[in-house]
Amino acid sequence: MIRVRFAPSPTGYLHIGSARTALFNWVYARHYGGSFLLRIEDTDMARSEQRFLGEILTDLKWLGIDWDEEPVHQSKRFDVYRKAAEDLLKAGKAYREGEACIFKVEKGRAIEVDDMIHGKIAFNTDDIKDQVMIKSDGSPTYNFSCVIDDAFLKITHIIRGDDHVSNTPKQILFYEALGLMPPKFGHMPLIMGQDGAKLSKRHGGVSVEEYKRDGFLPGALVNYLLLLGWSPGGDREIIPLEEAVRIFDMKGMTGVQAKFDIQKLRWMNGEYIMAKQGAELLPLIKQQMAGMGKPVPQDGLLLKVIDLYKMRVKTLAEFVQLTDHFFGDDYSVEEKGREKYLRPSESKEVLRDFASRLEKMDGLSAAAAEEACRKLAEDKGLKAGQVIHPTRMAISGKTSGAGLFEMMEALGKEKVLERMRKASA
RNA sequence: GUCCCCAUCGUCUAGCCUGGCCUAGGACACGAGCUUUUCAAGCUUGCGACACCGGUUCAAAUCCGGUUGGGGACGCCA
Repeated sequence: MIRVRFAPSPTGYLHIGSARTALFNWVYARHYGGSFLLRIEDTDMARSEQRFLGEILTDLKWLGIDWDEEPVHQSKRFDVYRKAAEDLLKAGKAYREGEACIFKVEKGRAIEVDDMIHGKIAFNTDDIKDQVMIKSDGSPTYNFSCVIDDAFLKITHIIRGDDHVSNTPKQILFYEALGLMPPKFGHMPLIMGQDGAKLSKRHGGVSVEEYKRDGFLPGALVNYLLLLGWSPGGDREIIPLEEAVRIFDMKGMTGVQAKFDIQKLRWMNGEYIMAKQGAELLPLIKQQMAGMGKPVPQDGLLLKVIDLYKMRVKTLAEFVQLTDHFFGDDYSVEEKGREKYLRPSESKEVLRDFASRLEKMDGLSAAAAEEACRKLAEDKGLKAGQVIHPTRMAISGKTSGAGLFEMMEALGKEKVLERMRKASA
């Protein structure tokens, strides 16, 4: 029975790199029908905060990661760590230095780890200093509490970032001294920013929360994260989480550090948005609008607009920005477009003529609007585009977007005429 | 400085384990074209990589060694 864990420290939001670690542990456990546990590493009472823990759990759930069993809090197990240290002290494997309890590292020993991703990694204890187990303030050090708890939770596999490889021999020493069986280790390469430096805000965000806020879908983020360091072989790219669980194989893990590419994430998010039905997108978009402080429109109109725009946007936030003219008169206007298409007097004249023809029609269907537009162009000896562009600019404030006639239909005759008149005045 | 990990297009990668099927495949991005009222989407297409040097071998992206380069770790942080 496979048992893995994710051990967040509630000292900040869920980092994208941590999310990836959680994800791989989760997929590994689910693939083999094992358990995925949570351990809260809150030994640093000063920096740990309840609200961060809440955020982390919320974000994990949002990503589709669930856990088995109640999370274990290290802050509640100090006595266990002290007891274990006490035992090592009695066994002569450790010594005191003031209030602190320190583990004696035997020199000249080779320690070999058979890493699930890297293969054999060899260390020598000559390179390892004596290890503090219990600090002067009575709290345990990371490596010590980690070992005690992983053994307590009967963890069988530890999948974590490469930044932990040097901790591994130290932890193995603890397992040995405590007479415990070490688990299997697998270290995955870290995610870097495009420039090769540590991932930071300027690479597009470091916390899951930021991506959620920008309107990325959890499925897309998870898919992208999965492919950053793992490949099912072949040319597969769009792999839903359920399928990843089914086909996951450690052999597909790469040992190479990967750069986080926001462009590809955006593309993938666009693919996920496009693949969804309008009805599925509806509640997500409403949530996004609310989050961005925009008034939430009627479902009917919103649904129409979603169908018009879902293949044109990469994020939900982008959707909200691009479609603002459908849901109120306080929408963004492209200055350059206004200069080009609305400033010239010919444009104003075309708009006036087009508006008066539209006014005579009853209702405003896309087909009828198109017919009227083409007829007007023909009558005036203009190209259709000379009517279309100023009109789009007049009713949407933008030079790009959905097809003009669909846009007009969705917006409704009244608004269309009102805006055309205003622009031609 | 010491220890450890890594090295295929700008980026993510397939291939590498089990050398020949690789004049190295796919995707993102970028360029061109088609379509078109714009922007997308879609289709076609172009650009573009085995870090370097040795070795093993009839044959190396694939195996071995070294160099260089990148990353990580050396905390009474986690």
